[in-house]
Amino acid sequence: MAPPGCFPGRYSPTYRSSDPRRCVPNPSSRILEDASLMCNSWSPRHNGDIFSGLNDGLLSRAEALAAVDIGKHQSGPQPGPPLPQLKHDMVYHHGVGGPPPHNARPHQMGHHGMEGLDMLDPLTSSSMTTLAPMGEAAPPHHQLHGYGAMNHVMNHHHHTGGLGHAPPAHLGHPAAALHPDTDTDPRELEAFAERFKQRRIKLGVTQADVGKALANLKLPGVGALSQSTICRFESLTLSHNNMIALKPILQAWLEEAEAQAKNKRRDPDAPSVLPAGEKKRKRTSIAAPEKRSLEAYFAVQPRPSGEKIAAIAEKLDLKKNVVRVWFCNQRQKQKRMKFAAQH
DNA sequence: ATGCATGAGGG
DNA sequence: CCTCATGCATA
Repeated sequence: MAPPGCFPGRYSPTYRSSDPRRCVPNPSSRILEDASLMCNSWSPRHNGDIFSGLNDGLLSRAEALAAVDIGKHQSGPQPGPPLPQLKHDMVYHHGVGGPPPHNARPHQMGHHGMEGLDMLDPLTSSSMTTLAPMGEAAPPHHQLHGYGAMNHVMNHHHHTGGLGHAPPAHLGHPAAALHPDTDTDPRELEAFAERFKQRRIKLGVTQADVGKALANLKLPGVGALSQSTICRFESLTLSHNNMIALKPILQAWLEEAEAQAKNKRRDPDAPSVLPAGEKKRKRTSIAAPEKRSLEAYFAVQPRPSGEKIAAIAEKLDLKKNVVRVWFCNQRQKQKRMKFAAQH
């Protein structure tokens, strides 16, 4: 059972469903107040604002001042909401102009001679019967992707730009023509992601299906993945390293799936046993005004100290941890791919 | 498709 | 506490 590569259990039901977190931070009163003070009466949906551009800068400064201010007293000017709800998602311009961090992928999966396709062989479609979207016999539990462990290992390559960076740490296989440069090339990844999605759809498989099916590809250390991850892979909203690590796996699945599709090897079977209801994790929803403030702070100080975070949290009426996590997630976004990479 | 969250691993 | 890979919940 335990997939060979099963790693240290990575699941611990630590949900606090009764957490105060579930409540949406204070709604309006305060916010309106702030907005008024800021003399900004923008309209969320009506953002054809010509002001956004310059206000943006002002806002940042205002917030910067406020940030300093909160250390003393908390009665300073508040978040001005000039910025349109821009997709702050990846508007960053990662200065990756030069040295693409070609980190090695984990040896565990490095054996994927995939492109060389020297692995899809004997039992192509015999042993694995659930690559295609079909009823799941019985999902063990929650998926354990004993895959993360290795990612961490590989991530410590320090993809700092421009230093006399080390050589492509891929294992030198006898005749295995591994092409680190090709594998790590953002262009290639982008192209693959596109192809992958296209073909996946052609197979009539959903992102979630792919995620689950991955577990059926008994690749060492490779478990199931969520719809989220598959989606992010397709949309390139993963870190460069993550993309590189996942590519071989998804490619393996794709080839397998297509092979099986050819053989029409499927059985009309059982309805999946939907897992019993578990604890529901609640998501905090940070209101737009607060979010704008956070973004403004982030613009001037992406990595506020613990105290700073606490201050910001108090000012915005959010829990410190929520703010901390928000900053963490924000930093992660900046590191994601998409068009961010050198282009 | 994405926002907020968890947890491993490293300081 | 951070970074990263990932996931649940949700818009």
